[in-house]
Amino acid sequence: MAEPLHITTAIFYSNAAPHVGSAYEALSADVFARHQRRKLGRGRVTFLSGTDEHGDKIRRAAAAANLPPQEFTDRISPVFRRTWDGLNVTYDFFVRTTDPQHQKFVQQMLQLTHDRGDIYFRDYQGLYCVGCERFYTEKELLPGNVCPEHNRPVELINEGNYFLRIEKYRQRVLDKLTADPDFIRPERYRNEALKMLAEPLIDLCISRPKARMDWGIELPFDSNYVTYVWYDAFWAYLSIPASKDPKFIETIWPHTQHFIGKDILKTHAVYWPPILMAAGLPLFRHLNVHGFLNFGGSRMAKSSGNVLDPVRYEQPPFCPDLLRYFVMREFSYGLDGDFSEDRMIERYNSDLANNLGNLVNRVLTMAKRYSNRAMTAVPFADREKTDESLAQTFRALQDRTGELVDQLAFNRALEMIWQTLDITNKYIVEMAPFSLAKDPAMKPRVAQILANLLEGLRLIAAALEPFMPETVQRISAMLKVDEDLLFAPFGEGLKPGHQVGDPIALFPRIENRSPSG
RNA sequence: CGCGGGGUGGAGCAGUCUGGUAGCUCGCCGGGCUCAUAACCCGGAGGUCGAAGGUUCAAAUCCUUCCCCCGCAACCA
Repeated sequence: MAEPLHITTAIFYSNAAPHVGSAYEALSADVFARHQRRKLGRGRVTFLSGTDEHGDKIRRAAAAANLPPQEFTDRISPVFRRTWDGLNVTYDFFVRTTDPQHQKFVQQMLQLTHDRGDIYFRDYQGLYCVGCERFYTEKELLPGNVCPEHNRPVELINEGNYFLRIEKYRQRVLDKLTADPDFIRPERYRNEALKMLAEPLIDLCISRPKARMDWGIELPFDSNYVTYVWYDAFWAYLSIPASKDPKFIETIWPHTQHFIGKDILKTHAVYWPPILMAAGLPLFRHLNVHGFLNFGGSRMAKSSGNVLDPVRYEQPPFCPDLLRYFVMREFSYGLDGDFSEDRMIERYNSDLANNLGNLVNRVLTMAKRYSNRAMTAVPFADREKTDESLAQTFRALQDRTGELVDQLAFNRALEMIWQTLDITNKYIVEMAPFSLAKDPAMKPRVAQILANLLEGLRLIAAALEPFMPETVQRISAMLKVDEDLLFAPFGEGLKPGHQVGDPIALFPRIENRSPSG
């Protein structure tokens, strides 16, 4: 029996609409999820995304927009959801931290942890700017402890707060990272996490007094406080599924794979495991950490205004599959990369139009012209050496690309698919069915070659499905295969007698446009 | 000494963990084919893999030192 799997994106902070970097995370998780559904079975995979809607920044963003916080996030959160929908991100749960069911769950976890003795109250002393309504560390301030925003001295104030014992669990987290080297991956981030955990931790302040910040979930044991946004948001990874399925925490949660960006490595490697341990819950299975997409050399970030709206790439001349293909093919998971529209168009023309699109088109054109769209031979029935070599390529394709996706090597999986396209193109030139077709005596051989090619297209489409679902649907329609047939193993696919459809250009070339930046 | 990442033909990148004739895409030069979206196929030019030293029969890959660029450091993926 295959194991279950729970996949999550980060719970996106909804003080502004998503950008291409957020979409990159959702897309990598979606490619992974689609592959795992195929491998483990649809019913065994759950995929969760959502929005983090509490906290000071959102309260401020709402105030700036002249809206109550709830109304503000009621506008922002659906934008994330619609964007994911437009990119064909197949989440099963979209959790909002303002959902009453989520809030109730967080309060249960707070109470449970409090009862277990890992939450305590103490005075907290800090440098506070009344103008900013926030605490600063000395490093952030100008000389003389002056607030850089308001250019006036901050105050040293005392404030009672609730703290979670995380230092208590530090060694256990370290032991976990040692015993389970893949727990955080790629390895560079595991190393970074080990460093973070090498020194004693300061216990985590998990409350905010309502007098200062009231946009959050009330502590069940002290109504004068709300909980810290991170404590709140983490639980969104399981609150709703666990509320709906009493066995979720025991049977599915331990198989969770988180997909996050490197900026929140510390919270997920250092805070989240102790939060779970303090509540007596098991840890997740993997923390998968990706790098950033830079744009024009600098980081794409909400705070710098340097953002690209992913919705732009859902529309012509772009399409969702192009964005999906580009970010998965161009970047190595875990490393930073430069996002460039010119580069994306280059990839579109060379990889999608010239290779994939053209190959599908030429094969279907030959099928139409030389065999009246009918397949009349059993694929790879011939013993010819080149056929056997091609068969080997296709036979291994889905397993090999699947293994690479399991390892988060999305770019290498796509590279392998494109190598297969190259091999197929070479096969066509070498076999030259278009020349053989001129000789009636060669008709059986032409039929054999076409059968091989059509079956090959099916297997390529199957391997490509996690990455480019819309394109695969269009190829399937042209090949006239349904979902079961599309994913049939090698040798159990297209059969003699099968009829395919007419070719339709998948990716018309985008011609060089005048430079527009 | 805060932590981390990167430096590979003209451009952009993979490969480094598990050493073994340096690979991909784009661009450039020459040839082929005509089924195909001026596409596809073959051949070619172009790199002392940031620098130096070390280990090894063998180093882009392991070790040491140095140089350059870039992120992160409690709420921007």
